[in-house]
Amino acid sequence: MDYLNGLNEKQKDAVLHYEGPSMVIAGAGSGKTRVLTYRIAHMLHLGIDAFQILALTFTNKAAKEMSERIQHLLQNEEYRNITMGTFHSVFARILRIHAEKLGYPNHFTIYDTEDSKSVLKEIIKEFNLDNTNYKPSAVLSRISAAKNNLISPESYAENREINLEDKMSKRPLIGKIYEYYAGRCKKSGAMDFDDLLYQTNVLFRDYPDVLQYYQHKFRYVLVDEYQDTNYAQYLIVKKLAAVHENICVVGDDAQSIYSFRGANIENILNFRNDYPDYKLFKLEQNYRSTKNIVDAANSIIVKNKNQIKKDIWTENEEGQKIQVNQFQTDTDEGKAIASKIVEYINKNQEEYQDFAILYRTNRQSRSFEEAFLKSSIPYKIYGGISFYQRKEIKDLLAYFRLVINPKDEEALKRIINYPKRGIGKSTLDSLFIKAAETGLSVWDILSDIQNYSIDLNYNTKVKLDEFAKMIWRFHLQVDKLDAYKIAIDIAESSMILNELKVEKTKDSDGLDRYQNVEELMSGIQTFKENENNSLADYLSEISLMTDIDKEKEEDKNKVVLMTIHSSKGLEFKHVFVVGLEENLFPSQMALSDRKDLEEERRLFYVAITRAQKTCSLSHVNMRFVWGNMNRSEPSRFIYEIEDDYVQFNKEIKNNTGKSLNIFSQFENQGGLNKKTVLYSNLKPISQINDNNKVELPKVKVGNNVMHSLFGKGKVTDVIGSGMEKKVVVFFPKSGSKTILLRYSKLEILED
DNA sequence: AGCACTTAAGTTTTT
DNA sequence: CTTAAGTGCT
Repeated sequence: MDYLNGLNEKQKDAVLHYEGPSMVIAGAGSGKTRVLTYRIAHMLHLGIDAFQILALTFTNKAAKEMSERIQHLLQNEEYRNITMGTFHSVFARILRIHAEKLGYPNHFTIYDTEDSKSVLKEIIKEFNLDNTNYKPSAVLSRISAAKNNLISPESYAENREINLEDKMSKRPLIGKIYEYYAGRCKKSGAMDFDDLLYQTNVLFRDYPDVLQYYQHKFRYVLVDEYQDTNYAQYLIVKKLAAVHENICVVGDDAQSIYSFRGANIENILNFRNDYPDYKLFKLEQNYRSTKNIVDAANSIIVKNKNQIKKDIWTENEEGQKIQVNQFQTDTDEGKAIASKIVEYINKNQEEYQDFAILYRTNRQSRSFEEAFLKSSIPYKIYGGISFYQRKEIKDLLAYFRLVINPKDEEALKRIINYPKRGIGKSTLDSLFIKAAETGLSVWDILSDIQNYSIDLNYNTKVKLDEFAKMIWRFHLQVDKLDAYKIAIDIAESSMILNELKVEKTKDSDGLDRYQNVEELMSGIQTFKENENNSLADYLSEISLMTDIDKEKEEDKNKVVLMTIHSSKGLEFKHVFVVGLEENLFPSQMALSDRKDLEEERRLFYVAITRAQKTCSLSHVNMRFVWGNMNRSEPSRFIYEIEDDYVQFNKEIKNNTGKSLNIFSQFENQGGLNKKTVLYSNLKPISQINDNNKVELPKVKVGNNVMHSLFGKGKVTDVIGSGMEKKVVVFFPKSGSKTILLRYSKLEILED
């Protein structure tokens, strides 16, 4: 058992005690993952059957890494037999086996947030509710909270406290909406993210034999990041472990940052109540960060009242003080940090991947992306819009979804007229109305359209019929053919591929879209080669993937940009925590409640403890918010760090180069193409500065401040792709201009 | 039905 | 500033 030598005494204790209930409180950087992996490896080493182990992690990537490390430790293939993954992915797999008991098809669709909102939007519309009080996102978060607390639509309606809350917020009908929403999802054979946990609980509640089976199967249950489990997750774990009580939870109350998702920090605090004879292990030695960083982090977290007492310490070197930098604007913040990174790399031979920019909100990535682009620093933004959320990808995936589960109404809505086949809004409306009248699914109507008396003309019915026949043809094949074959067939027969091929020759955005679809297809090919899986398996897997989970080789040596939330569990040599300003971090939403503010503080704690060698904080005096420059005050958190561990730097002044924005709206609405018209107020260029940049007069249109060009013009050509591209515009008044677009900044290249 | 253009509304954090 | 959704014209 040589491998145990790689552990300290506390870690070893936690590893060796694998029977009975135990809780490992693991401070940041204390080797938590190490303990989990060694523990599992040790269990396997002792002859425990891998099939009996259930390990629940917070991300799929963490699961993957853990199983790789177990493989490495044991040098055999047993790791494959462990059930490991996120709550959502593990129980989605289990639900597929038993779905029909709950009234769902085995190949149920997993609705993402966008799908859920779209369903809600429709219901709100049908109810004729005013959409200022009933916003899909707000309603969804109520429903989500209910599900995470295992409140059914019926008990929601009866719950006095909830009803009162909804009345107070002028949304008394949410219960009714919830009921319809659940019904609509079920009718579509779809579960949303929360259903994966909710329905698992229903399954275990209503089918004791099924529960028993899994209680017996998973004799050993391990849960990582226990501080971020919600009630639905808590109860699943509790039920599974109820017989053998071989449960090990690992976590750190100081790093609980997901309460908005229903995470309940009490779960970790109450563990002792559920398992009175539990063993507690505390890992308090930090191996990750310098002494200075550890001490600074400690000095912050003590400000929180609600926590398990811990004493995190390290034997690492003292290290540098935390640097606090102040900049004039968000643009300066980006530029200055970009040049700092370049300087660091040149001086110390560091690599790009050693640096991370951590922020509170995704939108803050913008100024860094611009700065890195200009300084040619390779970077990778995590979060935001992921690959699978791109329009062209979602469109194709919607075909797959519909083929696998024809009742999937959201998929149907998305593609019934894409590519254009003359099935418009009014047609779609009458289909949905008919479905509502008859209580059937839209697919039931669609697939038998000739036999329903719907007020549609003959040609439309033929078109609908053709579409339904096509989907059904694939549906019959989907289990027989391999994933790639059927996928390519769908892409071609649906004319999607054709459409994209045409667009690809038009402009670079079209080319991008085409290449993305190519990438998706080759992803499917690799997927089925590896596991010989079906298209349904593929869909199921990717619907629960985030971009942290699927890291690509080409993204390896890049500066990482992500939210602090996404950075949980990761570490970097050099960390820049940016945008430390009041109302941003801590977020404005968190200021009125002690509980929320403490969570923000834990978030700050998480941010700082990602750093191994250096940690810099920054804040700016002025930040662009909704097109206006707003003044910002430094975050209170900066001053909460004990003086000994911080160094405040004088304001770093940067030349604020004049830059300008044009109508990025078009970028976002399908991209610039030859038809795009650039607006203007027909005013001449006001000024050209020495960098050959133009400052344009501004025009106000509605709420938007827009900048004018040289007159009304048409884009005649777009060269290049991505963030940087050249656009040739023909202006009737002044002829053709070539413009370099970098984001929404532009530069005139030639006349 | 589909496009060109206008207007209104929005921002924590994620499976 | 962005983004989505609406309006009105062909």
